[in-house]
Amino acid sequence: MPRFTFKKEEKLKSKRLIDALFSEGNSITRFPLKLIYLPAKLPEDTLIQAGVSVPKRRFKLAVKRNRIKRLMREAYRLNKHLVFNKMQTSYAFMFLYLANEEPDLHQLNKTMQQLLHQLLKRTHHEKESG
RNA sequence: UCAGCAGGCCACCUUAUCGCUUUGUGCUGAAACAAGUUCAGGACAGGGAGGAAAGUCCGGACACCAUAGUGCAGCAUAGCGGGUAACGCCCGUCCCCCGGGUACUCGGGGAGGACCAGUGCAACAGAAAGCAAGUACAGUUCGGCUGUAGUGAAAUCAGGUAAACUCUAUGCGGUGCAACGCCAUGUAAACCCAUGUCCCGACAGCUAUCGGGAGAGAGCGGCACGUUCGAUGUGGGAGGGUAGGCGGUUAGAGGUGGUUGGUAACAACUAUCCGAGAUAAAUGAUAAGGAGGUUCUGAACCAAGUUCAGAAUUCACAGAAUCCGGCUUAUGGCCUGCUUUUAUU
Repeated sequence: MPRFTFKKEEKLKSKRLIDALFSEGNSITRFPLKLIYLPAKLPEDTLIQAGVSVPKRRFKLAVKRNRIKRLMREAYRLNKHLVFNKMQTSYAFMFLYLANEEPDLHQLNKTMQQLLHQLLKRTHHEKESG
């Protein structure tokens, strides 16, 4: 039984890492989510740092952006065990929300699972080829 | 019953599971023997968005720049009096306007100082509303001098207008918690260029030091004064680094009740209660049940409608970022009072 936690240490906060993520990171899109990922050097005992982002352009109200970010964090929290024990290197993640409508958790959960599975495949492939 | 106005209140609730943040308590492990401290982990208990948190439009607190100084410029305010830390806010009152009502009140609104300091502007009508003209008739001391008529609110006589310049009075220094202080990292008082100290005294002399004077230059939002710093200074340039932690940071011009003063805003005293502190930014997610609102259907009652039952829908505006007092804007519902409309007896 995995523990579904998402603590401070696992949140992506460093501005430098985020900049690097946006300029050098690879991405997987599975509508309405987009995952940008990059191998990163993180503090000890931390495998992955993840952040979420909702563009202000699509959602003008802070209340709606907050709500979507909370749902995204929840979806990540409940599904991160899919990748957590199967990665050797540490990664930085950033999830972007692409749609114009507010989502519900079930749909988001499904998308998140697909996204993480695809990520595992992708990283495996990269390792073998590289 | 319908609509309007004024005032007040609420801002879904409960349970379960999984989470986030913060405070406290004790536990386990690690770091040196003890006290204690630090780090990590998990346990238990408590706290965890708003009436507008919003717009950032005013006013303060606080911090730094000089204890924020004088004049000009600039900006703001505008009857009178009071409240307040302060205000452009609030209360009272006078005047004016509008609406009811009616002979005295009620409700609403008002950027309500000054146009006998100067400048400007003025629809229609009119010859003419200030730099250029002057119609008709009458009277004349024969001067286009006087009166009348005509237009208009107002005609060489003044008047209107200051959300027109302006004047008067009063107030206002600037930048904002990304303020500011400390620690860590960093060759970091680094590198390159430009420019920049003299005089007198204290010792017999040089350096250094001390006291006094001058001083290029620089800071103080603009200008002038003034003032402060001032040679281990000042200004500029290129490149590079950091962009992390702690403090500030949440208890306050706080809420509620009572007493007293006051027409009131409010104040004083007293009792009691409460207390978000995140930082790519916590305060949530899911499920079930319930309350309320809305819509639809059915039934009962004399009616507009009300009540009851069932179904559908979880649904207003909206997210703290240093903190307060206001204003403005957005918005769901409930209650009270007044006025109006309609219906029934």
